[in-house]
Amino acid sequence: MKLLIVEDNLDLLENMTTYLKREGHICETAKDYRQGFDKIMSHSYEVVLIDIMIPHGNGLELLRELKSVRPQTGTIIISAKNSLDDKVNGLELGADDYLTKPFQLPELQARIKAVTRRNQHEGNQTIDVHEISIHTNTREVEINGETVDLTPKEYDLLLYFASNKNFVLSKQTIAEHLWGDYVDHLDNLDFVYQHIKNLRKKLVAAGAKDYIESVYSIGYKFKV
Amino acid sequence: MKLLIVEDNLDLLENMTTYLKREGHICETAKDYRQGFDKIMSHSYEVVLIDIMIPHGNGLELLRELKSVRPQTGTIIISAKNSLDDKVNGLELGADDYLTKPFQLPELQARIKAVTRRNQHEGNQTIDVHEISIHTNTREVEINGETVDLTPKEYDLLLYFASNKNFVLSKQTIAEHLWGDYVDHLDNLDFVYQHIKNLRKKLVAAGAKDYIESVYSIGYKFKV
DNA sequence: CTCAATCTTCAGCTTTCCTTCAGAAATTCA
DNA sequence: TGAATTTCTGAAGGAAAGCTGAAGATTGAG
Repeated sequence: MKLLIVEDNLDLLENMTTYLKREGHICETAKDYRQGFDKIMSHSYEVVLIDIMIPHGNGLELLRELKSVRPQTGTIIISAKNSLDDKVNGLELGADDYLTKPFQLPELQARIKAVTRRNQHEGNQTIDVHEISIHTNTREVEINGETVDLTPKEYDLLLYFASNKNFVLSKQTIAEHLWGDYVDHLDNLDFVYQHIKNLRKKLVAAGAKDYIESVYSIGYKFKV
Repeated sequence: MKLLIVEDNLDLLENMTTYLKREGHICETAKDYRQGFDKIMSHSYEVVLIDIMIPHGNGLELLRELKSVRPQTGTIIISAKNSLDDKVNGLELGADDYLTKPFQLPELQARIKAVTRRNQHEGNQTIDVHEISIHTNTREVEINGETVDLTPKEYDLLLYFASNKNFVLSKQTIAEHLWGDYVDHLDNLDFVYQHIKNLRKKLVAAGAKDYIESVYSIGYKFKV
């Protein structure tokens, strides 16, 4: 699951990301309003966690901006004080949940799950593309009923393609989605080629059509 | 047996958990409505014990939520006052049993057993996976009729696998299920490797196939 | 208290995966 | 056609995850 955490307390931020990454999420971070704003405007996340008290602005304001641009994003407000005002405001502005510091990390994980479950009417956790079935709860992929062995990056890549059928995705976008922040200060995105290649090889070897179309100088399209 | 105790009196909570752990249960705890809510939403327990008077909400409300999400969970209501109203309400809302403070710990243990016995009455109490038979009432495991000696953790692990055949279970999930709260603030899950290794060795030595499949970077799958 | 069984930690090793690099192939455009 | 750019490929090193044995810590029974 792709998350954005807007939080200025760097220790807490560090704790949250390491925990959530171990839970299998992809985490991006922002340390203040400005960074948060840039990220929500340029990327899309499944869930965004926003601390109310952040430098250069107010978390509730950021929440409002987010909801106006991407209303389907799951949102969780984090607040140090258990102020009823903030809670009311947060939920009124469309936050899906509200969490007061200090909190246990598993509690956080539970809320994230709950928020996404609420959004995508739970159940259909399998994505089917003709002969390919992706089981998102177990990260397994089947082709014509046979399971295919994919590495983590290959799986992430396939899932990303399958969730954006017939859209052209730039190499940059793909890299940002799969590697998060890490990619920002990188001039060489060659490794994407490798994973595309490996994924193609494995899918075709397992009997699937090669749905990954290269679009010269633009990127790739998962054409179904 | 995996339990959740929702209780704000910390002394009592401490007493209950130490006693019940010694009786062989895995105990998780919640100190108020909010923590309890998060736990029942994100994990599943065999029995949940709920004090009616808890901070941030009402125990009966929590019971209602629990029953709506996981109706098969065993539930025991704990109340300080022997109020008939609460009792009636609790049982009407689907609680399986009702206990008034103060109570003796062995009594608690007896009720827990009774509740699960009632629930499991219909289901068979032995789980069979090809040559492996798990007798959940006696915690004994047989392979081709021969008893295998498993340590408690090994047994729990095997039972967890056998109850989730063909599902990929992350190391994190496994740890949370077998160790409960304890795992929250741990950065090192190495001990899981040990128990997996020991379980594998014993099962194979006893003549079973190695059903435990490693799934790189994710966890394990009990493939039957 | 002592002993034995079990659980947990630690360090080293193996396996798998990721990233980089250099060069070949393909595409675009003058 | 030929040059520039982009994509593809295989090989190699390093990084990360998994496995194992042994040693320390904990627990429970006698």
